[in-house]
Amino acid sequence: MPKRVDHEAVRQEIAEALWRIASQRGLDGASLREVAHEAGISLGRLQHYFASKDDMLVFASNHISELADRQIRARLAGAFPDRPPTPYELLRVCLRGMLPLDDNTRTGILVQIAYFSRAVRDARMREPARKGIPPLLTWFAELLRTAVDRGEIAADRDLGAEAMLLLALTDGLTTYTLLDVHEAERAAELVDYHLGRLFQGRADTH
Amino acid sequence: MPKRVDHEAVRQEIAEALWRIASQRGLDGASLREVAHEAGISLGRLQHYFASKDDMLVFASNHISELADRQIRARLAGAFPDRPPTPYELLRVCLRGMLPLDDNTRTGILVQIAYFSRAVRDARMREPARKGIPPLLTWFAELLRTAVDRGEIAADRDLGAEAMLLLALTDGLTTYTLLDVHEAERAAELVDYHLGRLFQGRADTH
DNA sequence: CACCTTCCAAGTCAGTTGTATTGGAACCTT
DNA sequence: AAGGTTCCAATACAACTGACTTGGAAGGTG
Repeated sequence: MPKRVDHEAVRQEIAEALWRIASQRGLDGASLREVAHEAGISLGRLQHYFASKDDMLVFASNHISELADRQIRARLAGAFPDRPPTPYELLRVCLRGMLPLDDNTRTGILVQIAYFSRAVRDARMREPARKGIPPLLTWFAELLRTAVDRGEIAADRDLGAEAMLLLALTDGLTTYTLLDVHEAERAAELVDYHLGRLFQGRADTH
Repeated sequence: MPKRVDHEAVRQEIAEALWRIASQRGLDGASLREVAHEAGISLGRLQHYFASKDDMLVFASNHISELADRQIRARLAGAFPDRPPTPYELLRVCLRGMLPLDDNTRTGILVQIAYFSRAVRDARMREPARKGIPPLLTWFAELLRTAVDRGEIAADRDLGAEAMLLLALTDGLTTYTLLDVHEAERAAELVDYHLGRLFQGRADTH
């Protein structure tokens, strides 16, 4: 077999070129030629690695989800080098990681929004979200359960509801941050405010 | 002067045709020809009323904002025919009106998302949101202030923060509703849960 | 009635799009 | 070294886009 090329590596580079363009012009504004040019390759090469534009979009979606996931995990691992983190700390770092506080995350969110605006109209593109969110919610709820056991959260809270509220709240604040209604730092403050209310036993910990 | 045609009426009809298409195919998927066909007119007629596609998009954006605003006000007025509503009731009806609980509202939200996904990349399209949200937040905060005075909300709450949280929360829940993570009714329940927590003095009122 | 402005349908145009085709270079295997 | 497969650049193509031009119908006004 001739000419060995790392398919996956090329596809990832193309996906990242798409990423850069989609964050500025949206998914519809990203033509194959433009993505190829941004990736520094010819249209022919790009087409050799993706049979259709849809193929490229789907692959890039998965690739970007993986990157975001890896980034959050790295952040979580790096934030607590020695001391094991409390549920409060874990949640706070995780939620902050979803806010557009730095340029990298901000760009990633813009791409997610480009996919989101297509997913609300296309059931096929909704699948990744539909499958990925429940585990996250379960993890949130488990953290909250631990916090209740530690006496940091009132026992009468509905943890499944609180988990969903945390997620929705953070996303909503991101929305209004990107619309320039308030600064990203303000969104972070509001998440802290909400978390402080939830963790009444340690409301003094910011 | 010859041939009087109600310009505004024609423009509104075109805007509503755009609305129908954009909710299914997005703003980029709505070509002038398709909008004209949906409106039951020729491309030439459409172009007579809008100098450019951008013109049409901007007009439709304003028109749709007005419609949504009017619908919320009508709902508020109709929900309490005789008895003057409490702050809790007002907030609840208003927030419920922002959730995709019926097909009409759902379609409207899909159009808003189409505009939103463009606004996050185009500062010019951010202006309407940037200007429109603060008054809404102020109104929310005023309602909350009244509720505090009535002893329905704890005095140590940050009302500005709570107002923003309510808005962000509702938007975030709408997001996950449209992604099929949960049902619209579940989103409504979660809003009620949050409101019930906020209005501790009357947590029994659903 | 004659006139003139508004209105609008049809067609044209240059540009861009995703996809398909072609031809040959690169390179591993036998 | 021969052969066959992978790789990829160039080109072509049909479809569609937004914008523009043209010609004439509609219908008040003088």
